[in-house]
Amino acid sequence: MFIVRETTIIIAMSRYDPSAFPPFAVTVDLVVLTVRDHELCALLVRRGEPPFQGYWALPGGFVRPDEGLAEAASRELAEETGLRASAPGQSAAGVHLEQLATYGHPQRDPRMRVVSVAHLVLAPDLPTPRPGGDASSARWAPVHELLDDGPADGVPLAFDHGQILGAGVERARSKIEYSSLATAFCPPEFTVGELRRVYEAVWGVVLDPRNFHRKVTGTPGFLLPSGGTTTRQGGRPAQLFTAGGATVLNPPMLRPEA
Amino acid sequence: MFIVRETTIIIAMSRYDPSAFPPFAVTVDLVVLTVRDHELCALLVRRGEPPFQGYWALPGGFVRPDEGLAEAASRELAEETGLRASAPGQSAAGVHLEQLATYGHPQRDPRMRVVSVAHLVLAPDLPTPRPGGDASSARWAPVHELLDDGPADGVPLAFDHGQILGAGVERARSKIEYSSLATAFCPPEFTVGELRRVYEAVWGVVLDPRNFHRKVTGTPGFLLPSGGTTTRQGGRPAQLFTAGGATVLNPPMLRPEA
DNA sequence: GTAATAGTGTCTCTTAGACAATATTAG
DNA sequence: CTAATATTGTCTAAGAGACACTATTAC
Repeated sequence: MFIVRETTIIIAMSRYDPSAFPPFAVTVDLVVLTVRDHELCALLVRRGEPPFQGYWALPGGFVRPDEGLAEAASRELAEETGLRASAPGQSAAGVHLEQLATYGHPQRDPRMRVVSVAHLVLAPDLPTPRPGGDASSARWAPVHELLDDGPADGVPLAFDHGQILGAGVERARSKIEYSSLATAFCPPEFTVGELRRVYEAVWGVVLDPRNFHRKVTGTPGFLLPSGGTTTRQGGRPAQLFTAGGATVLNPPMLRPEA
Repeated sequence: MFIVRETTIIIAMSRYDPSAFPPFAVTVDLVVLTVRDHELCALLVRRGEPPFQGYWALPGGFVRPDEGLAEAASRELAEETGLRASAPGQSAAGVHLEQLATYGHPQRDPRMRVVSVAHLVLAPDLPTPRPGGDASSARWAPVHELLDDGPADGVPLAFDHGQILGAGVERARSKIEYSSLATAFCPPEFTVGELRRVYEAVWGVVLDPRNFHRKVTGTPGFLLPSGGTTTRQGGRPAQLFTAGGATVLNPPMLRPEA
């Protein structure tokens, strides 16, 4: 798939004549987060071409002339992972996608002026990603190796993707405080303990199981009992829940200080 | 100032070759909010040319090839209002500017593909704006006339600016809950009562003066006593404060439900 | 039995919300 | 004096944090 047209345009800076405008490329970059083995992980792809050839980067790509920003993000997500995300707000056991922020420093791409609209995706634990598109490989990387300690392998992410990842992680960490978004990291049916382990992994803390249970089951609309039980975590059978309709939690979950 | 070049480019959709890309225009739009006469107001400019000629719109303009997004927003703000905003996080009696969200629906501008990076500006009460640039006039409009009741004059804002304004107002309303950002609406020195009236105007509620006083003076780093007093609000002289260094409030100010 | 996880209950302390009372100015 | 705003204090109820205890499974 390679469409090529040739055209001549006038480049100008009149402020209100968009038929004459400076040329920008617009891309979407994806911060795709999940929880695996009690760790918050981000999806990375390895770049197959310069610049930053061989570096790990966030998945992403160019916005097409006829598609919206969320649409482009959703398409790139499907191309890279096979995930299907419905754009705004869905979290009920599905994939959550929201716009994060836009990065447009003039020199962020050494080749030309690229403005990238970063998106945040929260997904349940997935099989190891299939490499898609022109990324030579893909992996889930624990975010603490990419942020807190600096890059563990000594190589930072390509472009300003380290900064973008940091913003995405911080958004996820703060948003699960006052929304039911943590359920987006869970399978369709999950236990209170599994949800607690999501909070523990995202925040990097240990929570009291009894207070957590009291809190989440006492917040109206957060959890809906599905009727079933499971022992997949061992121990006494636990009730299964699905995500309730509530989106905002009031009062919020409190993130411990230390 | 009118730079015109002519060039020939290849438009293609190869995902990783930005020397071949679809053409986008990138703009910044500004949601400039202030509090006047106990009301939350937004800065609007009247469009002098089609499309939406004669409609009210948010101030904004094209991003120049050599400037960043916040830089462009800051420049447009200065051009439209004479305000000087230091980009991220400043709130101490100055103008606060932060990125809001990016709007890129393919048909949001009837002329061509325009991606707009909206920014939010919070400013103290200002004199009536001087019309700047090519806007034929400018005004402060109470946001409740533009949002809650629908456009009071029967004419919606140009483009998708009504939606952008709504997002900016909601951001401001939620952000003063858990940050000290409400001080950005105040002059350099202000009283507890003046700060309370900011909260009341932004949230559209009435707050108990005694509980509010206890809350804000008891939150470390929110307010710094400046030593002086004033009677400009009438009644007993009130202590003057400046914004403290704290940016996040924990626990937050609670917005009343009803 | 032990080990593991799930779930309930109890106590204390902080804090929001309601509201009484006093303080200090302008007029 | 009255009217207005500022400021301090008091009571109550909701909720978070600490933690004892019981329940139900796998082994």
